[in-house]
Amino acid sequence: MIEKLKVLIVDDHPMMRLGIAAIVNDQTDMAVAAQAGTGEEAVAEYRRSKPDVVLMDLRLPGMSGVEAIRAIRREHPRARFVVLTTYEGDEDIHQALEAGAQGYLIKGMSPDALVDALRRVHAGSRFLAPPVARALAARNPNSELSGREREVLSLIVGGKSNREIAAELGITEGTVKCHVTTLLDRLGVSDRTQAVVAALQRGIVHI
Amino acid sequence: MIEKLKVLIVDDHPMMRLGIAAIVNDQTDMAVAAQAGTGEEAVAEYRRSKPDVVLMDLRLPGMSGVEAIRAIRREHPRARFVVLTTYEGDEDIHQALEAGAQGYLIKGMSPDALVDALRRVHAGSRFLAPPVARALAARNPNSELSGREREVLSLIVGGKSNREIAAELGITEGTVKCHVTTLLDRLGVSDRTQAVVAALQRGIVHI
DNA sequence: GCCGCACTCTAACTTTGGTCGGAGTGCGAT
DNA sequence: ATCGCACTCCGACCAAAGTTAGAGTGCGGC
Repeated sequence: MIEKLKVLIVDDHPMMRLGIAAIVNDQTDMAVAAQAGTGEEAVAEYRRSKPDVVLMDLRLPGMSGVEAIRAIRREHPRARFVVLTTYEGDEDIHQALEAGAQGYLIKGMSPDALVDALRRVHAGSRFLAPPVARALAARNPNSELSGREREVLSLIVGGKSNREIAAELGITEGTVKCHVTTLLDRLGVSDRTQAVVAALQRGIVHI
Repeated sequence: MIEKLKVLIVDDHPMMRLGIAAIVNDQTDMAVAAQAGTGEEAVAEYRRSKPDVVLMDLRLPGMSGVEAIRAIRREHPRARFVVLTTYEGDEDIHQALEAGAQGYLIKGMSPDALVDALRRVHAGSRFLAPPVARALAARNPNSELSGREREVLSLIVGGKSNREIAAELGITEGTVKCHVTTLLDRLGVSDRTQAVVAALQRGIVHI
């Protein structure tokens, strides 16, 4: 018997883990090494079970999936990750690939696509689901927000006025307005209400 | 052998359906009668398989889960539904119960809670997951939006200005402002940016 | 019939949001 | 060392958003 590809499943939904585990264990060439419901558990289970590929959800209680990928990679630079999530905002995708994911799938794809991605990523190639590749290609790199702009944006999503944002950041309201103007420009929208929707859709901030 | 409780699973994620099916078929007293990935399929499969309980996701491509519940209930008034979804906004919950669901669960609960809910709902009682019951209890009934206010709110979420909303609805900008003011009041927020976030969190509008 | 409610409108008002142009600092890369 | 960029500030300005206080219509329920 050849050595099976060992998979670590990270997802906070027990039922989803069950479905994924059924698919993986159904393959002759792979097996579930362990499961985790949080990022912290994922780090611990990686250490313990040393899987060949990690199947990672992004939205987890506590530590996010991206943070978990970074944490595991710090310890194990050769770790391989396939992201499996419902979110397909270009920022989510960009963050995950930046953190070190080699594959990115959308929940709702066929089981075949899942096992295909696991095999390819284990073999060393990248695998992006077609809608994911499209979202990434459509992304405009010079529309990237600076750190301060991100900060202001997330306060806007939090419902703060420019004055409140200024107080919170310890800068003047004029400067906040300045950041808001450039941030609107970069997002390609014309007011803060549209900025909120764009930020949520693209995965720049989460609620 | 006693007759098994027949379950129709409606969810657009094949992997989630697999996990749920594994749980249901693992019980001695229930079995999966059929599966569906859209609301339309759900209606057709209900007719064909006449299940005892329908396990229904809310967010489906095309017809929504709530619409599917309504459609099935029109034909089969005694049909029973357990909603299984990731969304726990009070408006989502209210809509589903209004449409005729007897149970409401959050994805991420334990398999035990799922089968428990299926049995209870089949037996004729209601079953709401604890966070769901809380969200529903916290709901303020006199904060319900009128039809027009909903319409204005969803245009706000669409990023329209008051002037654009006025043009789209064929009313004056002054009237739009009037609706906005009462709508902000009912949502308990102080500007349209917060209204967008509140509307999305509560499930009043979807993006 | 009367009441309440959703919906519409007016008009003047205050506050907030967003633009424009200009300007200074400090950091990191070429 | 020079350039670009992120970040900060100023002030004046215009446009939008939101408030307040009215008032009229029409529908459905008690």
